[in-house]
Amino acid sequence: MKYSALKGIEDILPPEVYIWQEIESVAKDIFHRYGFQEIRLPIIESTEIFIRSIGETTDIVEKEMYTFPDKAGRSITMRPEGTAPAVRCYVEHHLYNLPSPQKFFYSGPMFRYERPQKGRFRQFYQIGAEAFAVSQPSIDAEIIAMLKNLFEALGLKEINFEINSIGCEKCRPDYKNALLNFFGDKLTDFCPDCQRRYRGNPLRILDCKVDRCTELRQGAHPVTGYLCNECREHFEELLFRLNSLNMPYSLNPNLIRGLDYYTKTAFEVTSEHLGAQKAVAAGGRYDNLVEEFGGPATPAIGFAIGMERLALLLKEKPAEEHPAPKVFIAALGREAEIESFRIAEDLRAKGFWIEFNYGGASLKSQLRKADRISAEFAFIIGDNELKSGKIQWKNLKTGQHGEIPIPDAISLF
RNA sequence: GUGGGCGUAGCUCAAUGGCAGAGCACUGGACUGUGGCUCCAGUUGUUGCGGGUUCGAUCCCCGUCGUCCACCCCA
Repeated sequence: MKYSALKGIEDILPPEVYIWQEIESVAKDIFHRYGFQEIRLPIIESTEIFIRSIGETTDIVEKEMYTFPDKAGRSITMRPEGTAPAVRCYVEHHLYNLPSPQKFFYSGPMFRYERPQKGRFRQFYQIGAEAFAVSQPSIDAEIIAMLKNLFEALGLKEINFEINSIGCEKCRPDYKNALLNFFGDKLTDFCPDCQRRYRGNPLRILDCKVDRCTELRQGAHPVTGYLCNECREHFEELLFRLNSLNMPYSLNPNLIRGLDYYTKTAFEVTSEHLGAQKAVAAGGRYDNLVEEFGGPATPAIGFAIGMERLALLLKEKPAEEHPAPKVFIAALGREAEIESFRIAEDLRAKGFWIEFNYGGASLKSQLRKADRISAEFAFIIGDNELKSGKIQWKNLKTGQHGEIPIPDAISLF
């Protein structure tokens, strides 16, 4: 094979693409009910935007970004995620001057240079939503409820909502220190990765999967024990609101977000049917990012859904639900073919998917093709029909057939 | 970046250190102008690529590329 798509980058074809279309249309519908409006964001941004927001020492920035110089020597990066561009957009267009809150959603490809595996690609698609300028936990609960309703509308079952709070710039340092003290004297017993995490991001030790590390961290206090008053009240109110909606969720004190900008609320939607990459959606609050991007101090919260992972979880739609032609027009002879083209154009103008035969094939093979492409009706036109002005029709699902004047054909549908 | 599994027809997969196969699909016919079911016939290959061992390699070895899964990390 001469050419193939790049590693970790995939074509999305029918019938798979019908699942994607359904996800997109249902998401749009649900989001609109909650006042989220679509924004279309660029795929490339200046590199600076991602370094500043995601964090200089994160894996994404250190080794996963598609970064290149443009012709003027500016450093350009293909977006690895959507929140930073959304915040850049919010600040650039002074959207904080519009009535708050401003709620947006977007979708499109993201890019990370990683080794592909189940549910992980180098170009992957996300649907994201961001809500700006509400500090109250009621919007955290609203967003989580919106996600739940979206997944429910898609018929997704066996998913779990995991919730945590990772504190803010006031209380998180205290917690980090507590962890450093707790792990410090037994550091050499931890796995090499955890010893590295100890220096870089000690919170990550909490979700190490190595058995030995799991044992060693028994007795470590959960982050929620170290929250400052503001963060603790926020978290408690969020849980209260979720309870009042009868939202099922589980607390996961080991849920740590990988991006630097997150504060307070962190959540993930996970499934056991996804392999190791089990998060189908994840999000959290980022109360400082707008200000860091040069806007006024503005709290915000958002999430992103992994499209490939979501599509993986949704059962393939049965073939009968795929779009299919309304009619295949079989024609015998040049004059009939010309007439079949005219009829096709007429019915297409009325909104139907019509296929016809492009030339010279036996009636049998034309009908076989009509069947194979799952056309609902076959029309047959030959010399007799040209003379009489009537076509032969056959419903390929029921086997019913008959004859009808050409102008009346539409009454069959 | 690290580790492991797998690369044979369009697809799913067999096979043996000695002529590369099956099912599905596709095309035509049985059935001059009526699909699906059945039957018959036909088409399809640089066995991923490069090197090595061997009289001989699809098979064994090395490398490489691709792919899948896992680690790291993440949607």
